[in-house]
Amino acid sequence: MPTTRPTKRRRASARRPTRRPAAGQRRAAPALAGSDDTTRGKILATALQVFAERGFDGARTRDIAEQAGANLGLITYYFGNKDGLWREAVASAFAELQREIAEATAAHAADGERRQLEQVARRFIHFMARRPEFMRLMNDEGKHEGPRMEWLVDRFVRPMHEGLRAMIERGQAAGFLPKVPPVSLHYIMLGAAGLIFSQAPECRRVTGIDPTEPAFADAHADAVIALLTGFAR
Amino acid sequence: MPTTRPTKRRRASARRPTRRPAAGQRRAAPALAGSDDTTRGKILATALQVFAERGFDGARTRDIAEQAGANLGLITYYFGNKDGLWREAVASAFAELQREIAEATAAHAADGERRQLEQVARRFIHFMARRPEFMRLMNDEGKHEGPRMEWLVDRFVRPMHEGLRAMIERGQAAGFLPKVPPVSLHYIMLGAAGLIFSQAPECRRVTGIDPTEPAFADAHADAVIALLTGFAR
DNA sequence: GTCTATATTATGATAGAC
DNA sequence: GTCTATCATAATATAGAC
Repeated sequence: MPTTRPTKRRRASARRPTRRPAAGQRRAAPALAGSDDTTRGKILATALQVFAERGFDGARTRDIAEQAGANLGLITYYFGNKDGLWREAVASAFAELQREIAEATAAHAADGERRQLEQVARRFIHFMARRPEFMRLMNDEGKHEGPRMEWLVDRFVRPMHEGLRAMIERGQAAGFLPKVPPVSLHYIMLGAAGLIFSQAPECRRVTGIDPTEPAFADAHADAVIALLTGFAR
Repeated sequence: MPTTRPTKRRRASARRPTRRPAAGQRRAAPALAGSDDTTRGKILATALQVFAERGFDGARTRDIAEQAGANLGLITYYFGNKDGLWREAVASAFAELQREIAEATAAHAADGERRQLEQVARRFIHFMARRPEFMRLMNDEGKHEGPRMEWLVDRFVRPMHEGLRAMIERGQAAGFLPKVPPVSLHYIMLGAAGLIFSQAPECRRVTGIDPTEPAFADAHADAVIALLTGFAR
């Protein structure tokens, strides 16, 4: 049973307003959650944080509105309902990651395959340190079936998965990645790279170390890369 | 603001009943959530599942009671409130894991340090495949501050962390684990070993593979161990 | 110990003034 | 676009019969 509870009360596609008035006054990069100081943008950026931290069910629209310094009613106004807000927040997070990865890939297109993978992985790890929300969102929705998971996977996860799998298979063919099942290696990479950041509060309490400190994150990236490609040393 | 909302309504330690009547009729291993077919045990086992799948806030006590085939009121009767139920469910999960690890450690005490670590890791990975709930619970609570996270860490996570750190440092000294920061290596191990199982529904939808299949889990264990210790090959 | 029925509150959503 | 005030309901907790 989905948590969204689409009750009878919910009308077809009623809500969802004009979503930004005229066409002239739209700002440059509305996709990035944090880069927008309109009310709408602030709600979106806050929602990303709160959804990531508390999960969909634990996130309260009241809290999101309050922390964003916005009125509760504006969530309905801009996003229709909680679910719509969640989708836009997730989309903005993925947009940011995709930009990051594309940039890193392009920047090292000339390098050898091995160095390119290393540099993309490094960039990815720093992204995870800077935006632990990302993995938290994924962890929340990937663990159970449901419309949100399906939407997330079909729209964002699968394409990214395929891109990474291609890199993995090239790396295996070239001999600098171990010849283990690609799906295993995929999740090994994600888990090795990201868990410490998604669990940063736990890590802090257990060890006293804040993994999101840039210096630590950098050392973590070294460690992950050493383990992934060091086997062939 | 904690989600538990300990309102004024909640009296000191009122609730919490006798928790099992006489002393004579207690069964052998009440710690294991799944091994108890009393009503209390069934509630506990179901709660573990539901909390892991939906998170604390997303889990509904009604659903837990219903899926356990028990009456809603019995949750209060046996566990005081939702929070108490959560704690017992978590404690039972950790008890199971601790037993598993202790058993594996004992079984390979005579082996060399390297083989012992490998075998404990393998056992751990199979545990994760069999009980993905475990990592899901950890992922849910480790990502934000709060009384549940503190309780969890102080009571269960820290001791286990220290045990693993000792193994890691011995492995590094012996040269079969890479000399990266132990905290990094710790979370790398957990993430590499567990993420694919905690995200099994996502993995299934993305790849068509069910990682919890014993054959896949075994191959995954091989992959993780190869990556962790293979660098020194 | 288990049940039904209910009290209480938290929360998503909405109406409508400005 | 933003606000205040409410509505409707879902979910936890509780009372009390059996």
